[in-house]
Amino acid sequence: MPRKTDPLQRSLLLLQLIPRHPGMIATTTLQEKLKDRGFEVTLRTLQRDMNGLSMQFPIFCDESERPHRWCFDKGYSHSLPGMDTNEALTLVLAKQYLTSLLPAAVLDSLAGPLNEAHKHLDSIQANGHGSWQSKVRLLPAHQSLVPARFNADVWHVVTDALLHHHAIEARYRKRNNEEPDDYLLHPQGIVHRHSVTYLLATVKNYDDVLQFALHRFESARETVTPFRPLANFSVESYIRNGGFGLLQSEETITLKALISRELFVRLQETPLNESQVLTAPDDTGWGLMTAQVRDEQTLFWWLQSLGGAIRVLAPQQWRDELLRQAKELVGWYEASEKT
Amino acid sequence: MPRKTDPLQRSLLLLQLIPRHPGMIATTTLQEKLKDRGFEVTLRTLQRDMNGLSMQFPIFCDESERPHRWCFDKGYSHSLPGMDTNEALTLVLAKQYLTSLLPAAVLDSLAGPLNEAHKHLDSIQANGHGSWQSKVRLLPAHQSLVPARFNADVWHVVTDALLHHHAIEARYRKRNNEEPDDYLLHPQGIVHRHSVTYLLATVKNYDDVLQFALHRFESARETVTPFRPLANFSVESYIRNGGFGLLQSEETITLKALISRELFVRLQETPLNESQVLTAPDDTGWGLMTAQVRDEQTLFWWLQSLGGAIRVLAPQQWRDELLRQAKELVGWYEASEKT
DNA sequence: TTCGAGGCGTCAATATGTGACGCTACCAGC
DNA sequence: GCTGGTAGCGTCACATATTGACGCCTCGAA
Repeated sequence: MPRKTDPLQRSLLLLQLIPRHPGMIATTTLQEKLKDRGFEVTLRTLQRDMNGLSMQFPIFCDESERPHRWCFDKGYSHSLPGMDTNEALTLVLAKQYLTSLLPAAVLDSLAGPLNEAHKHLDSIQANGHGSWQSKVRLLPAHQSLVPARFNADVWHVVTDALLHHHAIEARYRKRNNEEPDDYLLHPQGIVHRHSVTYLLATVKNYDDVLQFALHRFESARETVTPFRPLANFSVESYIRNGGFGLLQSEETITLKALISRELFVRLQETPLNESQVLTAPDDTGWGLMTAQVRDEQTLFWWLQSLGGAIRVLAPQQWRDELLRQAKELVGWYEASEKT
Repeated sequence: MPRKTDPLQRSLLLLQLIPRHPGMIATTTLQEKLKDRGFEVTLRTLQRDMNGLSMQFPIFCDESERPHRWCFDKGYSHSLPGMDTNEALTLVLAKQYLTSLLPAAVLDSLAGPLNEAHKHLDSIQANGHGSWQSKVRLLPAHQSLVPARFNADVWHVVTDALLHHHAIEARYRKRNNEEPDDYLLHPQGIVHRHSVTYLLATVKNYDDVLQFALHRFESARETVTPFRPLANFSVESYIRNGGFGLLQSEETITLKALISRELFVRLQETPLNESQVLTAPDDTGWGLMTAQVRDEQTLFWWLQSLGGAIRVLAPQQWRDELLRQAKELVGWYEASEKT
């Protein structure tokens, strides 16, 4: 590799090598990493670089340890091309959605870009009418439950260990167990479902993949021990084989249903999927929808949530189940009304 | 302002001033912007800077126009400090959610950061077991409809004009209208609802705020005419006043319901909200939930989607409505079964 | 106490960045 | 088809910044 010396390039590389707050990097480590990428410079030069950069950037230097350690302030971000308006707005919109879907600890990782977006938007509206904050709003389509909360450290450790193939030392409290136990986990995957985040991992030298909900971790520590890989494992196939109680069959079935006028209008704009075919409501007020769908729990819930606005014609098993549950409700509500 | 000359600082600023692809910036404009921020340099120096930068970065120069125009390649992004593993994974996770919620055109704005995340993750897994792509998965909790599609340009124009307070010239096709009409719109806000994105705007010199679904725009162009602001308008109050057919009352009501054992476990981990109080199922198999909630459509849909797993005790009007719809369904399914 | 790693000040050699010029290419208005 | 203005580009000489070398100093572990 040719010996590069351009100070701009070097500084830029440095800025990328310096981690954000919880992380820290020693000056000597930086020197090595620079060397790896073709910049051979004296330690002295590097020290000068760092001093210069820390004047212009929110870079903190921990001088208590001997090879000084450097890091960026928490939540700092600076992207190169600067953000444009629509990127910033998209981030802000996305954030509104995600807060009801992802745990705060996960969302914290996006603090940097979000700060930047806010700064960008603020700078535009400096002399404006009203603020951008009052101009963008999101109306959720679904009732959201509060995502299970867990520690940001746990998220950091788990993601890092998963991708770097390291084992995790964890203190985990099983459901309905008061006392936590210590485990050595070999992380295989992460699944997020119904606002709960699970780590899929094997324990010790067993081959069964177990689910560990992140909010039941008391603590987690990434080890340097390499994890024990599982041949041919993939989250995809784990789920397909019923790991989460859902048998996702590949084959599709034909959903056929009468739909109300309101639902017709809505499905016109945002169809169920590409295979959907609609017939406009006739004078009875009912239209027709057919679509090829998978036999999934979420779809059934959706049908149920629509109540009287949809009347399923096929498949028969969904008709039966909808009727069964409706009957059960009618029976119970009528009975309890009398008392 | 003191005249700054540091070439590193100047280059960094330049990299921020150069927009991403659809945008373009002329060399002379750059010179002015630099001057605004205290860097007074010759045009020649700037030209040298740009040539240098375009060797190291994917910067494109359009030489067909006379003051040459510069831009970054589409989808390029480079953040300082570089991404860490959990930021990258969070982005990838978020993307999985958002694709079913936001139109592709909106999500396109995040192509830059996402590319970066992929690059980061790829670099980690270069020599690993399996790829990160097979390790993170998201199981959606709700059936998602296909977001209404619209043009990326429309999104760019609308967000830009909204925040810069410019009027928009648009060709818009009303619902059920074949022929589009031309409008001069004064953008007041953006609302995203049920996978449809609406621009709230006034037309000409009327004061009524109208809704324009972005997917019905044939074209849109940001003008330089300043928009006509509306005193005291905010999206928040527009919605609260029933702009989207939802009267969001501020007051809460008490929801009280019997819940099945499965629902109890789920609500334990991801409660409805902070006010929720649960009582464990007794030997009849039913537990009790109470919570302070708003009278919202989404919550009602949620109750309905749960079918027989929840039995509402209060408020009475929800009991009535649930019973009414259940009865309607039973009546219809039983009648249609006989034919 | 010693020892060594690493921070920091200084200096001279060298590399680099800068403005000033002048030439050229392109475009627009006569 | 001029002509004038604008901006790109090559070159030069000068100013300035960057670098490695060296030496001293501090800190912490043995």
